[in-house]
Amino acid sequence: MNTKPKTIAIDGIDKKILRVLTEDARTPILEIARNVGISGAAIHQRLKKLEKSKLLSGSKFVINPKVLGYSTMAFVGVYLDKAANTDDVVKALRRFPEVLECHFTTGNYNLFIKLLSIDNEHLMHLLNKNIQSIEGVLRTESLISLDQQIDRQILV
Amino acid sequence: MNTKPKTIAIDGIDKKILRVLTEDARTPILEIARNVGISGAAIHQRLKKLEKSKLLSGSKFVINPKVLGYSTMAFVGVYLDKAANTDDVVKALRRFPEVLECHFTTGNYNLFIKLLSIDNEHLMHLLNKNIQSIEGVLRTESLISLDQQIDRQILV
DNA sequence: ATTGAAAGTGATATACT
DNA sequence: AGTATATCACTTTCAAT
Repeated sequence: MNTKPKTIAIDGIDKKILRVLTEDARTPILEIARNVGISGAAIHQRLKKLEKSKLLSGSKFVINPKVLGYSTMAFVGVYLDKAANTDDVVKALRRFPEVLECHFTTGNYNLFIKLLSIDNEHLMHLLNKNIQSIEGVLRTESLISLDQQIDRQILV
Repeated sequence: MNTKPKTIAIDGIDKKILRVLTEDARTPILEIARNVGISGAAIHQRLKKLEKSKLLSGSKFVINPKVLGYSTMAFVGVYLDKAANTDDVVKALRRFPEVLECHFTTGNYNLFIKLLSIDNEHLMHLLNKNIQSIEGVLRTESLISLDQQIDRQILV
């Protein structure tokens, strides 16, 4: 099975389109067209090409967790016991909406997760009650983010 | 200074709007209107309310790093020497587009970053040449993500 | 690849309930 | 908060280059 993605030729106009749309996904195509100086139909076709190549994999409105009261972000290394079924652990983690990312990683941890909590008390509850009680989880190690200085996508 | 965000009342219709738009930021308002059974103007007004409350903080097209050849994601803990100017280190890190996130963290590390690389060789170069040579950086500890199983936003 | 035009659809403001 | 309506803007397709 060939899982290697198609390489795709991206020129300066594609880059402009991508940079505008990664900043604001609802920017009208015609506005981009006026800015780069080619027709709306051309931008439209380029967008289709970029979507077909999978370089653009969709668009999302961004929710600000702070407004929902989530003020604490943490990274948690998870140790599993040897007999643990990793897929089941991930499935269990997925049930907690606070878990935003979950990675299989090299190194000491089996899993590495990024999560949000309301406050430190909520974080403690998530770790000690929710996550620790998942079958197969031995222990966790946490790193609390006091402030996030960089948050972005890869540049094109 | 009051930095606490305004609390905002969110009902079922708002949730539907948010869930649709966090999946696809370009979903037409009128399509959402047809689905929830109220007028487009009403959805439009609710959207304005959600944006004004900062619960919605924008929208982004999502770039698939794999298509650009970035196959490795890593988390890196950074130790700084006591005299280091943290802001300058962050500024230096920002110059490397591969650095997607940078956090001040509790615990042993001073900074914790998430980054993308083309392959392991590129990662080594980023760590040993680029990041290690930033003034104030003592050493780094890395965790490589072999596979990301969960990647999502907080649910409303 | 890009264009211009045409047809369909969506966004937005306003006045009213 | 919601609707109805009107106007303007945007999207999408297509034949032509």
